Amino acid sequence: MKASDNQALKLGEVDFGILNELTGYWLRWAQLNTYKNIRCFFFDEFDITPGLFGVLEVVGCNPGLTQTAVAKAIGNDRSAMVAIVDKLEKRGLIERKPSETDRRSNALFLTSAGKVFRDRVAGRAWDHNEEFFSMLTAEEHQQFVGLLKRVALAGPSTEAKQ
Amino acid sequence: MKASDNQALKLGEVDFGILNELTGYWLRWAQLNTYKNIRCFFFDEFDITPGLFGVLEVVGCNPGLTQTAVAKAIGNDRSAMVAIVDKLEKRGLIERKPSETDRRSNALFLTSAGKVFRDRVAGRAWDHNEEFFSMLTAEEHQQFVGLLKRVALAGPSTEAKQ
DNA sequence: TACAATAGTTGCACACTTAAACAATTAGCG
DNA sequence: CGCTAATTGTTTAAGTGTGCAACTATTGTA
Repeated sequence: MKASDNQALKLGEVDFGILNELTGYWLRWAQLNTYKNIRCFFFDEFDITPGLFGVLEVVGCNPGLTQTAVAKAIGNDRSAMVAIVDKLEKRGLIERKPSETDRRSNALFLTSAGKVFRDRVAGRAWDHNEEFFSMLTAEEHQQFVGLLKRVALAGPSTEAKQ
Repeated sequence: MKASDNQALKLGEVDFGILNELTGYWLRWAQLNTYKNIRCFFFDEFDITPGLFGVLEVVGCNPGLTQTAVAKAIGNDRSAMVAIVDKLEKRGLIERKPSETDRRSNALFLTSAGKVFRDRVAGRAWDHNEEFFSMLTAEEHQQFVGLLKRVALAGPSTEAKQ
């Protein structure tokens, strides 16, 4: 831990005090650094945001899901889904079909173009994932994901996801 | 709800596809889960945000730093510092003093109340950190922080910090 | 002395998040 | 059956955080 303290301190000669010892602080930096990179990757190569791709992937894997169901799955409000589905629909990647069993809800499906697009993005996303985390060995990377999953699913938010 | 259950899969039964295999996805969930908890902790016990405490800690460890220097250290725009320092100043925790060597810049210092507050928060923050990450063993926690630091400091953002 | 650069500040645009409200529709219960 | 409560998609508003362009005062430099 002291070796990494030196590493952190050399960044601008500013003392971060206890922040250096708070896991949440480093988790935030790691997420920020990673997300910035991923966002650029998605934008440059596919002109899409990670959030939009997430919806595309969930709908692709679960055809017929309602907007509210997708919102719950990815963890945001159903009102936010309106703009998201609008964007994806406007790009011809997704389709709102009136549900056959409930006239209040829309069943979501990928269009054929959406399926092609998703497959293309998914393949590159996986490659990019391996590329970006190449600062870790394969074993470390695997350890990292394992730890992240446990942190992500700990506490009261666990119920929200499963 | 029974009608929609036919088509809409229950939450636990949603297939997240390739998202489950993307490290950035799990990193985001881990950060969201952690941050939500930390934010509540800071708010409930001290009526402050993690971001404000970060500035308080950096200024406390580096008395006399200018607003721009703090902004660079914590990684956001210097225009954002105005509102942050305003809030901390309004609460009597921080002080803007005109720099003696450069009349353009403000030197930042903790007030005596600010020092007491920071010490109190810092102590509890460390305890809370250990509490929250108790889903990991001490060894795993240490591993986790080590990996996070490497991910946080990898790539072009490293240069951006110094 | 002139010109470029910097610090703090303000304002704006954009995205994201929350919450509230509303119409249409469905579910639950007497 | 009929009434009430709940749910779906949607819109709107408020709050938040971020990035960018200006503006002033001041400093550094040629």
